[in-house]
Amino acid sequence: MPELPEVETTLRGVAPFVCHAAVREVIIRQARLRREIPDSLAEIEGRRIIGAGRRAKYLLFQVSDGSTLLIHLGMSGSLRVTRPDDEWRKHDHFALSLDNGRQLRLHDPRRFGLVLRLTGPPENHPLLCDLGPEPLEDAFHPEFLRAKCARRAAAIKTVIMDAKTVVGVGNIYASESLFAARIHPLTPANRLGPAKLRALTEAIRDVLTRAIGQGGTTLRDFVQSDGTPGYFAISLAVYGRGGEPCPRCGARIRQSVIAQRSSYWCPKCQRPPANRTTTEKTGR
DNA sequence: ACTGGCTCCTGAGGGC
DNA sequence: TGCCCTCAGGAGCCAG
Repeated sequence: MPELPEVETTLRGVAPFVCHAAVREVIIRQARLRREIPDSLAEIEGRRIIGAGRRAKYLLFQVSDGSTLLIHLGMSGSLRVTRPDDEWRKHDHFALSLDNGRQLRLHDPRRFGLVLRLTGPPENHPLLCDLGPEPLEDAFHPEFLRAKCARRAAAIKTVIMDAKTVVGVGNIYASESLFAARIHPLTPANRLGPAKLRALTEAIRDVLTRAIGQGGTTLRDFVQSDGTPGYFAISLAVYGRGGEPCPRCGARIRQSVIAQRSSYWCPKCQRPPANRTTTEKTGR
């Protein structure tokens, strides 16, 4: 499931093949993703891709007509660069044929992905205009996180996964970051002191930086754009490891569901907040 | 202003 | 072997 490092890895993988190429054909094989792929996408045929970037988990391809092609990978999406005559796989829903003999294909079994064409400035689009800072940029710092947490009683895990707080922290790296910072995921955000918030800020940066460096986590659905898997999964300290020993202290890692998402933490390194009962259970 | 719950979808994996 | 059931999860949306 693509998180920020996977999206960044995808961007780096596909950018060299699509930048400066002209779009020969827009191919929509299954338009029904999270939203319908708009017909207006055909308008980029004949235009050139002049840049590729990312905001949060949204991939943004600048088109020479001034519009922007937005692609979100959702839960299970991946982009690959192929040849036009390569066999179509099941769930290859969308593709751009380029004038350099390549094809950019979106594969998305669960169809939580998104393909849109933005005609205005991307940063003004409703999907993007309320987003928090990028976790690896200077705008994300301990004081900023403190301000965001000050009036929020929700569990810190929920707060850091909220894109209005900071973008790109998905379920996996939320658990990993909280483990690194020794914070229990259910701690109310407004009960964290400056030292903990500093540790958390650093942990989020560190975990994401390491993940990007290692090419993104491979779980079921992610494949790097050249077809080779990423390797970060072996570095996950707690995620998916319910019942296994904590790599730091050896205690059994716990698992529970927080805000509909499975969460993993060490009961010894990450002390639960007082006056809160959790429905934790020992994972498999 | 917050908060938590629901929803979209398919494939993997467990149980029998 | 094969069927059925449950679960996983990003993030927009909505109700309380």
